[in-house]
Amino acid sequence: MQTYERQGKFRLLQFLTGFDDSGMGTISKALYLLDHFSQSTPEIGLSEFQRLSDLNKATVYRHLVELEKTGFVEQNPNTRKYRLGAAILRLASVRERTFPMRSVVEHHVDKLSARFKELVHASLVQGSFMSPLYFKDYGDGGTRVYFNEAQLLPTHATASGIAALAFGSPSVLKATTSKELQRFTQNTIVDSDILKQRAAEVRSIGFSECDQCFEAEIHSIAVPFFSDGIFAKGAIAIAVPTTRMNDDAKHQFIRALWTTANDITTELGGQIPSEVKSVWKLGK
Amino acid sequence: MQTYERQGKFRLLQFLTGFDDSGMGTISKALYLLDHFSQSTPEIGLSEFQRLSDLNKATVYRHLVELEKTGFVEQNPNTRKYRLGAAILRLASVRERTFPMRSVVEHHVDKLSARFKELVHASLVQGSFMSPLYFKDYGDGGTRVYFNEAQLLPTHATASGIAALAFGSPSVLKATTSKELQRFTQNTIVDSDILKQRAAEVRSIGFSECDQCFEAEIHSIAVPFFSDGIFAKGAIAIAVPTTRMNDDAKHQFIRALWTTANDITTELGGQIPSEVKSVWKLGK
DNA sequence: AATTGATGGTTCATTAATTGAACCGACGCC
DNA sequence: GGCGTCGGTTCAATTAATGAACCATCAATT
Repeated sequence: MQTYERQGKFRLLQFLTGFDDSGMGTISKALYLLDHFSQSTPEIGLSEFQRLSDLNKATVYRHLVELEKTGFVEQNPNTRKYRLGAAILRLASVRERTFPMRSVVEHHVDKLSARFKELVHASLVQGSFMSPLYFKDYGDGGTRVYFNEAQLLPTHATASGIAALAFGSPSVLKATTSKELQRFTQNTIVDSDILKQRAAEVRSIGFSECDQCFEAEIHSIAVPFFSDGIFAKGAIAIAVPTTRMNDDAKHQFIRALWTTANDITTELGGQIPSEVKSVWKLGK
Repeated sequence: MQTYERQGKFRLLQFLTGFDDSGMGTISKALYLLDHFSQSTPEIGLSEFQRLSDLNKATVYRHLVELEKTGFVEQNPNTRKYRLGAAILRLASVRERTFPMRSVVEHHVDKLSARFKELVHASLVQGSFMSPLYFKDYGDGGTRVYFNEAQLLPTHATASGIAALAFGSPSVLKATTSKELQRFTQNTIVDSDILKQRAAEVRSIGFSECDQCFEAEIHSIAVPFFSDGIFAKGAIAIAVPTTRMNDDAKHQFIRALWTTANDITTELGGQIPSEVKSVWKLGK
């Protein structure tokens, strides 16, 4: 999967908000700081943070101090760089104990990945992005799809995202189309009307497909899952190198994803909306 | 372990800050909202939140909206109550992938718990609290110590906390003594001078001990571990019913904790400060 | 059916907060 | 010694957070 870090010079904040920094309170700005941390950037110094975020240095500093007070970041005592803090671990543990999703999804993702020997990932809807929840990268020695769990996936440019647009709350579509759609590849849908049309189409066929619309050489298929409410909570996807995608594989992927999403939904205590269920060919 | 929810009517915010809401920015206030979630309170409605936090309802609402935008909380579509959001899971995954602590500590805690058949827990320093990282509750059918992973442990009233006061950064001691020390039991140290004295004592003997200073009937022994820097990053503790604590058990606990804390520190890429190491009787 | 008291959410003038340019001392590097 | 960069700080200007009051809605009670 393409990561934003490779997108060249642009501001993560602006990207996340679609250049719409109006209506962004202090809290959001501070919390978006945390999104700059990733596998490849686990520690960030003050000046570096300022450059990345395009905020005033004093502002960044004060935000970091507040985040540190609350344990969301901590400072490396040697380098004085900042990193994600321990409070996050505690909260994640509470969330997972009270609303287990990662542990539910884990088993199914592992199973699918083992069966097809391909990358499988599950993500949750979060604004106009998909927030990775769990993935399994089945390394069989050949080419494999790289997935960065730290990075948010744009809803308009990934199979998972478009599944969320099609089956999720209308607010997801609204949030996505209210900002400029960034182009990642030739196939990225950047026109909001075409995107809406595509979402409707996906809704009618029951699955989402994206051939190299986020990253070249990657072909993804995704299906939504539900928990409470009638709108998709997240999506589960299989991503394969384009060369390994063909009609036969595709149909197997779709059927497997349908039954898996159904199982996950059930385990999450949810139900597949009847309009969706009638499209999915379940069972067998 | 005693949980704050059982402390009767008092404001978590005030407790956390020691009634010192000066110097609390918007960000901190919003993030402290998240601390109200726990095992027993996984979902909180707006009005309930207002009552718990003692903030203006409009303020709480706006904060929740911002937290929702950033994915730190999400709303139950049916009940409209708020719960912890998915962003936390993603960030926790990044933190744990880049700075694995929970997974490092897990193994050692499990081992100790299995050996002694008692509750063992590891926590990280966070301001004037210890943030639970992992625990293992060895249920052998008899009495067992209950531990709530969601709740922050006050530094002045727990074995882990006092270990952090003794071996951690001076800022921990400062943060702790700068507010009123809440009494939990007869044995809770509520005088900051006695607390400082006790911390010095703990430093000289190399371990921290607390007999029913947080909750009745519970006797805990804790030892700090280190990673980067010369100050304790966290502590590992064994908590047993008072009836099962005696001199022999105690010495076994201490020796085991010392070697375990040493192992954890090494695995975290840290070093036990030499003054501490000279006190600990390591190896065999 | 009207009343009461919850709830979640909204409004707008007041006010207290955040903000940003400039500044500081420390460190490393020619 | 001069230069660039680092983390951190200052203070006046102003922007953004705040809180009392208000709405709409729902459920139980009278």
